[in-house]
Amino acid sequence: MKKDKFESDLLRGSLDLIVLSVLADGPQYGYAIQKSVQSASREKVTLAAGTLYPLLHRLEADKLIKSKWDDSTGRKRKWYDLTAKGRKRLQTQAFAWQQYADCMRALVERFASPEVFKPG
Amino acid sequence: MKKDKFESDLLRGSLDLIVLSVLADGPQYGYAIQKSVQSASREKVTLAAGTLYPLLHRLEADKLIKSKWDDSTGRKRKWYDLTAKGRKRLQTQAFAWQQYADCMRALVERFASPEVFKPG
DNA sequence: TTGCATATATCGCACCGCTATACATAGAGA
DNA sequence: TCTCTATGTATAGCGGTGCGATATATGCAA
Repeated sequence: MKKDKFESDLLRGSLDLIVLSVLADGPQYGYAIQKSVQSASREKVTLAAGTLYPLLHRLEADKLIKSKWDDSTGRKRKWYDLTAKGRKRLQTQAFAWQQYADCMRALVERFASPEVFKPG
Repeated sequence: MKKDKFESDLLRGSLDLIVLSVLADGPQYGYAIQKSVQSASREKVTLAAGTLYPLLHRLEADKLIKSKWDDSTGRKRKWYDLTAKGRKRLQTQAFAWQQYADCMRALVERFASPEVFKPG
C-alpha cells in the first residue's frame, strides 16, 4: 500500500474531473482513458478498471459524456466524447477544485515536509 | 445544495489532514475544532458533528491524537492533542497533499473558469 | 498453443461524510 | 420559572464511490 500513488480517498471526488479533462482533448475509449490518465499524471494516478467503467457509466447517465461503439476494427471499443454539458461541468468543476486547493494549501502548507529515509 | 461550500467528496481524504493541522497549534476539544476549521477555512469547510466525532475517534484509535476529559468546568469537554505519531503524520500527509495538488493543477488548470450568472 | 496486452463489464466489500437523532448543561430573555 | 438557543459529545443508518476479484473475449507474438 506504500506505493508512490495517491490514497484512494484523496482521489475521491476528483476522478470525474480528471476523466473529463482528459476527454477535453478529444474522444477516447475507456482503456485509452485509463492509459492517458496514468501518463498525464506521471503514473501517480492509476484508474482500476473496476473504477473506470462504472465511472464512465455514471458520467454518461448524467449526460456529461456520450458513447458510441466502434466495431469496424477487430477490437470492439466504446468511444466516449464530452457533451456540451460535460464541457461546462469541466469548467465549473476545475474552478471549484482550484478554490478548494487554495483553501487547503493555506491550511496545511506550513506543515508539509517530505518523508525522509531513516536507516534501520 | 448550491451552498458556497465544497462538495463532500472533495473533502474526503482531506478532513483528517485538516483536523491534524488545526490541532498542531495546541490542544482543543471537539466543538472548538469544529469552529476552528470553519473559521480557518473562511466558512468554506463545515464539519458536521456526525462527521467530526467519528473522525476524532478514528484518529485516536490510530494513535494520531490522544484525548482527556475535562470535568473541572461546568461543561464536560474532551480535549484532543497531537501525539508524536500524529505530528509526523501531519507532515507526511501535508506533503502528500501538495504532491497531489500539483499533479491535479497540472491536469485541470487550463479548464478552470468561474460559473457565471445567467439571467433567467 | 500458450501467454500477455488489450478491452469492457459487474459484484460486493470497505470506507467515510452526512442526516437524523439522542442526551445533557449553561446562560439569556420573557 | 420557563423557554429557547448555543454548547458539547455521541451513535445509527444511509448513500456514494474507489477498488479487488472475477468474467469474457480478441489480437498478436513467442
